Amino acid sequence: MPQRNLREQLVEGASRVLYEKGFHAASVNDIVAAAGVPKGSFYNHFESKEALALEVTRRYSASYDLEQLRSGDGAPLARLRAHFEAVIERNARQGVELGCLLGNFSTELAGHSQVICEHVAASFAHWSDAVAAALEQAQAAGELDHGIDAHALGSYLVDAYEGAVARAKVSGDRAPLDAFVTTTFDVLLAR
Amino acid sequence: MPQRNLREQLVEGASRVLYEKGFHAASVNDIVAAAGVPKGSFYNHFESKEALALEVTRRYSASYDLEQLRSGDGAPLARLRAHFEAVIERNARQGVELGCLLGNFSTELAGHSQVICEHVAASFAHWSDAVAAALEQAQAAGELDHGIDAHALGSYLVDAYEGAVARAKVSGDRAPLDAFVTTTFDVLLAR
Amino acid sequence: MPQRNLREQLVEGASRVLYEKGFHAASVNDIVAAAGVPKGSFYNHFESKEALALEVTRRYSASYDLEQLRSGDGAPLARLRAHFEAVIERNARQGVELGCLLGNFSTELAGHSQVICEHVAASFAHWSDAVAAALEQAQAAGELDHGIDAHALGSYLVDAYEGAVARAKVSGDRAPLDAFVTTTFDVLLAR
Amino acid sequence: MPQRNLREQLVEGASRVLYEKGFHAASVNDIVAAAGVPKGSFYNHFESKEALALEVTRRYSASYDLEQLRSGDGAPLARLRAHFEAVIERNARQGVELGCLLGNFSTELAGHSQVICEHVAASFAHWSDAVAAALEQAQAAGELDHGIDAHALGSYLVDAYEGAVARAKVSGDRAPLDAFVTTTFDVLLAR
DNA sequence: ACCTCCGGGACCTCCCGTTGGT
DNA sequence: ACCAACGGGAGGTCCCGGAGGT
Repeated sequence: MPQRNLREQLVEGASRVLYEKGFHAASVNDIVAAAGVPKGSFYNHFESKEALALEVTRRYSASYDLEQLRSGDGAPLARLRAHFEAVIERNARQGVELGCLLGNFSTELAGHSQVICEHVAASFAHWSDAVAAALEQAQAAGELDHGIDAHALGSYLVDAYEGAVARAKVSGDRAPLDAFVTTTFDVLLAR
Repeated sequence: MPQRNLREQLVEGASRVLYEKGFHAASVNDIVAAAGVPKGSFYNHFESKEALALEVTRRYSASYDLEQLRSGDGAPLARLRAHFEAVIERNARQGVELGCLLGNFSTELAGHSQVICEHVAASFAHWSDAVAAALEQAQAAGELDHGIDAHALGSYLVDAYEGAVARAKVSGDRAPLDAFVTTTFDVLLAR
Repeated sequence: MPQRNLREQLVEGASRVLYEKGFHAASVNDIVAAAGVPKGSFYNHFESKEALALEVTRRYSASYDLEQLRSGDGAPLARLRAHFEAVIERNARQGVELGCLLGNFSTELAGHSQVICEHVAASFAHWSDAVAAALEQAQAAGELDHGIDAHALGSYLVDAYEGAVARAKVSGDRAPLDAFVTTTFDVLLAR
Repeated sequence: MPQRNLREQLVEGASRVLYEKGFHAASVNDIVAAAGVPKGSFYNHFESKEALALEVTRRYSASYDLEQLRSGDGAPLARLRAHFEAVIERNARQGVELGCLLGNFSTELAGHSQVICEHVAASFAHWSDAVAAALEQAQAAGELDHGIDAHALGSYLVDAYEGAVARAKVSGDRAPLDAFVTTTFDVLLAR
């Protein structure tokens, strides 16, 4: 039987559809159609649409290469810039109007799904931590003032990035994303 | 009967409900129930849920006191800080898990409603412009380096604020909001 | 518009279908089809299938002519016998395999619907009370020993009737119903 | 592995679940979950949910100790009373809101399952016969008038018992059960 | 004998927007 | 302007049973 695991197909289909339309606007029908899976098979693999969305969120957040950011090679600040540029590149490739799944769910699902929100909040925290680690390395390398609270700044950069993604999403223009990099690295963190 | 215009009640009910549950999760029934208006009256006043949401968005964005930000009194940077603090205070009062209507719609409605997205994008732009104007005044007053692109920085701050709002929304914690102010004014723009 | 009230049609259709198939086996589709009402109209009139079933139960229990039983004319015991014979006649006319809606719901809905069960229990109590009242009149008229607890006996007769109905329902034979009358009045209450 | 035959587990799980929720409200999933048996194993042992329910009904009706009732020791009427008291005790121990499986299925399954209904009707008949036999013995022993049709009275008592069970089930109160015994033996059959 | 995975179809509920009469 | 009643169609979920491999 050459048929791939239905569960896997479901996750992939849902990744696209949930990303594109959002949680509430994407129906289970949309998802199974995109996945090429019969509707009746859905609940053999996931307890609910929410459970599937959680799995999709998990995969999405796991796709960020935080290891490379923490301990890749090159100067810390350059590495951090490369990290954001890569993330932006991926985002632009898929289409800026998709935004960031984490950001999308953070605004849509608060008050609707505890589990997903907890995962989203944790993902933001992990990402912020990794960014903060890079900033600390920059301080150690003398690229950044020691007086700065690296952890607070890490969160700040992630927030600014997410804000830029949202603005790019509504406007359909990737400019806010590029401006984020420029302002961050050429203005704020430059000396 | 002291009962105000039904249209007005509708807008107010919808403001609450759309803010709390999002566009797709809030049904027309929810809205008319919250507004205390008979269901059948809805379409006398609005062509669709989308049209009502647009009106709600208009009011929301009009509630930002940009005039005060542009030409209020006090030192520019202090004024800007007070502006964000006021916005945050209002947000915290209503409940951080509501987030910012503009931010909420920016992520939920891209690809679903052109009109609303255009209005949201324009609102962000106007707000960014006003912030930028304050920053330019800060430069004129010698509070900020002249080398900085005030316009880019204005957008950046708005983005960072929106990101912080989203994070506060998922985590149910206002800390990211306060951190935004501190990092912006005590770290990034401090000399 | 000659069209009868949809709510009324719904109640009538549901009366038939719920009676024939039971609560769980009767789908909302079955009901609207029997009522000749579009599916989408269902929830304009009833909050749920349960709410409709409650209304049906209300009408069913109201159809018992307890006033006639309590204060109709004729000797008390003859009146009581006539009451049961009338109830049985109606039941046999509709088809013994339908049983008694109260009895049907009492066994099917315990643990599924509090409201309905409460109504069913109350209906049995009212009916028992009316039967008991007739028995008391029989005592006053010297047709029945004074030593007997009329209230307990009233409940007993109702229980015996319901049991006979259930047996007639499974066996598809009205004999248990007729036997109930004979045994009650010609054996147990005869002197 | 001390694990008993899957078929046996299935029957036991189904006994509980069908008893508690009824035939239509109990899903095959509920049953296999209660039995601790994998879903796919179900149809190795039973052709359908109906076939399993029939088996459950068989066991249930076999659990009535009719032999003891027919030919146990003690005076016939006392034996009969003890019989009903034992049955009631068992019922109360399991919970009056479960009712009697025979009674439950008699009202729920008429028109849905011929086989089960036939079995239920036959079970009622056997039970009635055994009760009638005890009554005949009572007549022979001079405990009961000879003029009474023992067979008709046997059915009557079973009906009254089933009615009382149904009423106890809806009301959640065992009182009707105890009243059945009292009224039967202290009033109706007392001299 | 067992059981994982499968799936067509139906479940109850609710959606958004309309119709027609006051 | 108002609104009670309406309705086509979809929402997420779960049904009972079977296919196919171990």
